[in-house]
Amino acid sequence: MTASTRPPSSRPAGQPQRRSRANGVASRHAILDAAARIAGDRGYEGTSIKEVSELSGLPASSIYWHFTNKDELIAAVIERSYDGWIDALRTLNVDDTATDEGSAEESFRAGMRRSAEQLAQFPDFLRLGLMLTLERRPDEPTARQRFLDTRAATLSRLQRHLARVFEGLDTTMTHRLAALILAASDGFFIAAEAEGTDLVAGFDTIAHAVFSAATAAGWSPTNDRC
Amino acid sequence: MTASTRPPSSRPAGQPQRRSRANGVASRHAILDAAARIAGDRGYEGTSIKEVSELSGLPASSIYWHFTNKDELIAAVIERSYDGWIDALRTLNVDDTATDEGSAEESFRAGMRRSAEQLAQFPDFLRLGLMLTLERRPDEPTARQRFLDTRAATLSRLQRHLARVFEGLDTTMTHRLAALILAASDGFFIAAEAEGTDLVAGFDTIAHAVFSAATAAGWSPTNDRC
Amino acid sequence: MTASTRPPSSRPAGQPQRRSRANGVASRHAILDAAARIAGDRGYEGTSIKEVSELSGLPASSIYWHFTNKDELIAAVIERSYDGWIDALRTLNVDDTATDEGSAEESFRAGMRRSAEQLAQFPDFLRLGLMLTLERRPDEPTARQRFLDTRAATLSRLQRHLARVFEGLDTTMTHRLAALILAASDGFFIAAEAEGTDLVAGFDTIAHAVFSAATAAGWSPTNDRC
Amino acid sequence: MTASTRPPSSRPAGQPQRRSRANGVASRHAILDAAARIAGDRGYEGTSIKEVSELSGLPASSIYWHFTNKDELIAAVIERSYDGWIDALRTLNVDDTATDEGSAEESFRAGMRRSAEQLAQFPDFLRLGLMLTLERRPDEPTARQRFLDTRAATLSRLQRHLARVFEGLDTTMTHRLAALILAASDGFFIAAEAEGTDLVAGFDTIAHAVFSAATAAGWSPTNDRC
DNA sequence: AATGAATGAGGATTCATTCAT
DNA sequence: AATGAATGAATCCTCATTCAT
Repeated sequence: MTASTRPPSSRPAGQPQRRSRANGVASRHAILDAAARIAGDRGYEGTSIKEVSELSGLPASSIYWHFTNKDELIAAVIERSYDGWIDALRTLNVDDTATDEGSAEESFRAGMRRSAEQLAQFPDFLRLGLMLTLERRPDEPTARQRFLDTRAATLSRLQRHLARVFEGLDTTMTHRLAALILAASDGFFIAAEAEGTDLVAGFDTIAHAVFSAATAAGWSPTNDRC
Repeated sequence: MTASTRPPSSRPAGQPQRRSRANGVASRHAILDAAARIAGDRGYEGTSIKEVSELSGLPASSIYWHFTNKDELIAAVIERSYDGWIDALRTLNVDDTATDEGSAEESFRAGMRRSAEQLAQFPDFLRLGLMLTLERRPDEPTARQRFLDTRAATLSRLQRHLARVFEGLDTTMTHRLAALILAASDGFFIAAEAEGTDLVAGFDTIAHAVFSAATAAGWSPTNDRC
Repeated sequence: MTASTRPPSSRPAGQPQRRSRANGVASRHAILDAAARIAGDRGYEGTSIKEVSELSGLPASSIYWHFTNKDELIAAVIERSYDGWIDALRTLNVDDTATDEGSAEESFRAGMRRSAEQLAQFPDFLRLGLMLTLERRPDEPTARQRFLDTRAATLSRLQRHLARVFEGLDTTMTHRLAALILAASDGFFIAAEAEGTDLVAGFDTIAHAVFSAATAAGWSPTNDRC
Repeated sequence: MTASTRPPSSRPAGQPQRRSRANGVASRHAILDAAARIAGDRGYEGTSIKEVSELSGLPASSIYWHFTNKDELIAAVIERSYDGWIDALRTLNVDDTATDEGSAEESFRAGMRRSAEQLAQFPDFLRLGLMLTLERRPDEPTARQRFLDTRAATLSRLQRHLARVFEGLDTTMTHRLAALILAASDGFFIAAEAEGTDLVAGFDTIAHAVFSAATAAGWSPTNDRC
């Protein structure tokens, strides 16, 4: 009747199967997985503890053993997702350095394409984050603020990246372009979610526009390594 | 927040303020107003009928006389907001034609600025719409679809507009730029909501980038009327 | 949104179609028809004015113009159904007299068969009546009493009939057999409703058993008119 | 009617009487008791969760911990009642074998009388069951089907019993007589509920009639063990 | 004769959370 | 480390009924 029957967990088979008693880490993991999926689909208010309980296979009261609050549960989801996100970004940047893609513009576009591909693979994080951002709950939940923090971090990363790519361009412009990239990324992500628009195509448009804007603003590709 | 919103209608004050019967239109209006405000702030699941009832001054059961569902109520909100939106756009376009703003780029930027200003004045519509778009409720609510319809309409408007502005540019490019404008608008709107970023500045960046991109793609401003 | 659009009423086409204004009789009829159908299916508590309104095509408030209460509406349903019932019975008895069916037993069985056939044609009346009978609402509704009255009337009819058929048998026995017939009829009706059992077969069993019982109790078929 | 039904469990009396936690079985029992009483009186739609909550002394939300649905609650009521019913029947049959009641007919009548007495003592089960049977809700509730199952079981029991009692009689006839007994029992039960008719007398009539019918159909009491 | 609009009470069910074990 | 049971407040929505027009 309740979620007390453990569902077949998708863990590697090599691990000891006896999670049922006294294995906090695995339980915490299962809860976060479930919460991430549901919250990514339905937002903060749409996420009910009972559903998380059912999907994770743990009773609702166990969720409260691991997290003090629904609020903190969602905040933890954001946090964990962001860590995964950053990891992925790091990998991406490393690859970036490795392969040489000819002209600066082409290299820039390639980077954007890779971002799009990554985004398409972990859509839950951004979807939840944007929902949290848009909501104006009177009791500002922790989760929202946590996401906004990750947002700010992403933006300054981007700014630094652009400063490197468009070396010589004045900072105001690179900042504005960074903001544009972030905004347009969000927008294309939403469009992709809504109408199934191709994310990669969208990101390519962004790259083209940003590059043109930088050029129009006086930048010229003297040195290519970005 | 209580029933005092409605006019007292010259009735003995001691009585329990029985709302002037048989005035469906006004009531419907009041309900939609309330629902628009709340849903604009908190999204679909965050909007409770009781709160709408309190803000509109009508009992919850009366709401169900006017709308069969919470779903249909929110859908009606979207619809009405869109109508207001379109009206505002029309006014905007008329002004557009009237005033001559020098070069094509300046004229384009001016148009974008006006859009931003308008958006800043009616944020509820877009905020609600975006929240609906991001949610993935299993029983796809009417409201969401309604918003997506308005979205599609806006996009084709924009495409036609760009076709006029960048006469001679090939359609694929104008389409991609239209999508970029819409996406970046959404994104800057979200950023403005989240961090208080200046919407007008964002839209100016869009205008600059789009114009540069069009120019880079081969377009040149021979004729100026946009 | 409401039931204000008149559905195609199933009245004979010869009648003037302009029922829409000021034709109380037809409206009353439509309401009773709808109420009979719904109440026959779902019982007293299961019958909602709104549903009756929708099925009849008249707004709920109009129902209250014709009937003071839900209670009285259902009572009126019972009453009207009973009238139809009695009419049908009368026809049945007349036919009974007309055709001569050989032996007393055969004639009796034929009568029972006809009863079964009639019952199978108007099941709503008995179903509703039995539901009302079984319910023990604290505020005994009018409808229930009304049905019990019709019940008593039916029983004494039956007693008189048996007295004629089993002339010479002592009254106690005929009374008990009358009660048996009524009880078994109800029971077979329920079985038929529940499991689709053949009503006619059941009634034939009743006839057989009653006839045997009467015979065993000392009656012998000297005179045949039943 | 309030939370006082449960034992005080030696707790400081000033406190809000927090029910002794973790005693699911007793609570489930209390809920079923309350539901059985109310549903037996008022049928499915007439049974409100709030009333069950009040009578059982548990908050409405607790009922939903034990039963997923109103539907499943009522179904559980049926199930439990049937078990009690069967138990009582078993006891009854054992007594049947023990005492020797002279002639086959007298023995048969005695059995019927005992059934009547038992029925008179647990009227809620049959009353609810019959109400469920008569209702035609569009979403066939579980409870109804559950009752129909018990019905079918009872019928085949009865058939086997009659086959033993009227050994030698052809099966078609014993089946028809079994159906008659069940039907007439239901009918007399209803009559007893409605008008206070004596159930035992009714059942005696059934016994007499069935016995006469069997005899008339060619059966003769050669061996007496029933 | 009829009806659009309104209304308070109550319907079933879910909510986030607690706590004894 | 975990959980069965409980709980009050809130959820959306339907109820029978009323009344001005």
